[in-house]
Amino acid sequence: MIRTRIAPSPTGTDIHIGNLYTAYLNWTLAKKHGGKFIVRIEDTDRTRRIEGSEEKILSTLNAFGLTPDESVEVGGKFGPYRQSERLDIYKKYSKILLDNGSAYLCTCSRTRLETVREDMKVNKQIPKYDKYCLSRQEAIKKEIENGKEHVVRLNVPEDEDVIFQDIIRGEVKINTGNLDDQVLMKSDGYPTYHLAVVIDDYLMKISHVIRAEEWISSTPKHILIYKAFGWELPKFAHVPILRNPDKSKLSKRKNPVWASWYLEQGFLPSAVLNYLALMGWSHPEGKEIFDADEFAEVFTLERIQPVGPVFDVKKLEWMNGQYIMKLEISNLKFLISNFYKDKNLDPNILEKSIPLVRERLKKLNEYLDIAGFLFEKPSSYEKDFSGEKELLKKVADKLESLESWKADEIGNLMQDFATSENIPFGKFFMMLRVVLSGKKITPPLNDSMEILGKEECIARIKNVI
RNA sequence: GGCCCCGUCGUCUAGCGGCCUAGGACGCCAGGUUCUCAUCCUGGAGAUCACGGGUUCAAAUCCCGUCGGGGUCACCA
Repeated sequence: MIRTRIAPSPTGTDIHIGNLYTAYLNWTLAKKHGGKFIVRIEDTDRTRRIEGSEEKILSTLNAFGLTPDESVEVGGKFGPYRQSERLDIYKKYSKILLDNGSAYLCTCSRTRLETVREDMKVNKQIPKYDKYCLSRQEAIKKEIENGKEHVVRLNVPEDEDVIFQDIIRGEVKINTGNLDDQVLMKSDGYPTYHLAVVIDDYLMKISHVIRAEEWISSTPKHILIYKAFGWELPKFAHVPILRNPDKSKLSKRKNPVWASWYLEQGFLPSAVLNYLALMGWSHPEGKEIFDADEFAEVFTLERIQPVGPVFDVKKLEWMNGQYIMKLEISNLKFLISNFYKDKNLDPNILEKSIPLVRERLKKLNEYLDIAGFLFEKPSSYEKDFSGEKELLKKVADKLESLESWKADEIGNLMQDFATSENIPFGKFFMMLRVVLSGKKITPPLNDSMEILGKEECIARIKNVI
């Protein structure tokens, strides 16, 4: 049984797009093999916790369709799925580590830790804890009985190679000499990430740990913990970190990173996911547009490349445009009216406008810019036609005479008119376009005029003469 | 700085020793269709496969080194 998971921590305003990426991979692998996808909230850092973050992360995940099989919301038999509710479990397991000598108590003050590290840096050594407390465990127990604050540390062996197989990168080897005696239990009684992931991944029977590359260097610590418990290792796959254009780790300073931002811009969830699938991975047949079902069919972790792909919003926009073009009219209408729900767009006009805007939209938020003139009169004009008033009067009269208000008929009438007035089509229609819409760039004029209606068109012309 | 990961057009990538005078996509440029824009079609520029050594009849593909980029070194995840 394949069981995958993502473990977001509620310390940001929303789920990070990079986490959405790993979520999609985890979700897809589980789906591909009929397994389970779990969302576990890693809220062990009480100081960085942000109110409402957990709810937002969960709702965004749902908005993208990456619904978990087990989570704080839907439950499951391996719960609780919030680490802050599993404190007893961590306490119990850290005791085991303490008892078998894999971990030890430490009462060093933060200032001492700092000075120790500073000294080591000065001596060009790797800054890490000096195991001072390891040799005085009995004394420490007394200190603790008297109420002294303490932590539990992992007793990392001095010089030992930790080797693990990464599905994407192959064998990775790190010597324990580079590892610090990681704190496992904090003085506030909460576990650190390193202890909690191992215990939870084990207890929740996670088969594949698929997470970002930034975790690769702490994986040996986790392996040491697995070994200390005598537990079997899950499979590891460290996926690429999404990058800013300058190649650094994708960050909010340089890029929009909250997943819901993309939704707010009018990107479609399916398009975003499709784009994400192409980060470090490519379809065996070279296809670029494919949905989640197809992705699940052909996806393999082995095909992921260990590179750091730059997140390119331009290509995402192109892809989003492709998805919008393929949408049914009714679907696109629904999406747009939902996107602009506070504007209460006239559903009739909206529906008629869809065929005109469908191949012009890259994002939903461009709709009003393109078709807004269909709903309200122009408030300004991108062109001056103070010298064309006589001409416009004739245009209004012509239109007045038209009985069948259809795009084709309107087009023919206007072409004939322009011809009889000896005005090049380009010039004439540009003038009419701006008069009616205020803009130089619009969807096809005749169709727009049909939607606007005879009265409205004439009124708009008269408005400028 | 130590350790770890990585290095093919600006970007996403194909490529797993000969099919590569390196293919596709986005973007860019030019042309065509068109009353604007967009779509669509055609063409183009763009990568001495980071560099230097090997191995081999043959290397983008294997090995080593150099350089470059990234990640990580917390009682944060």
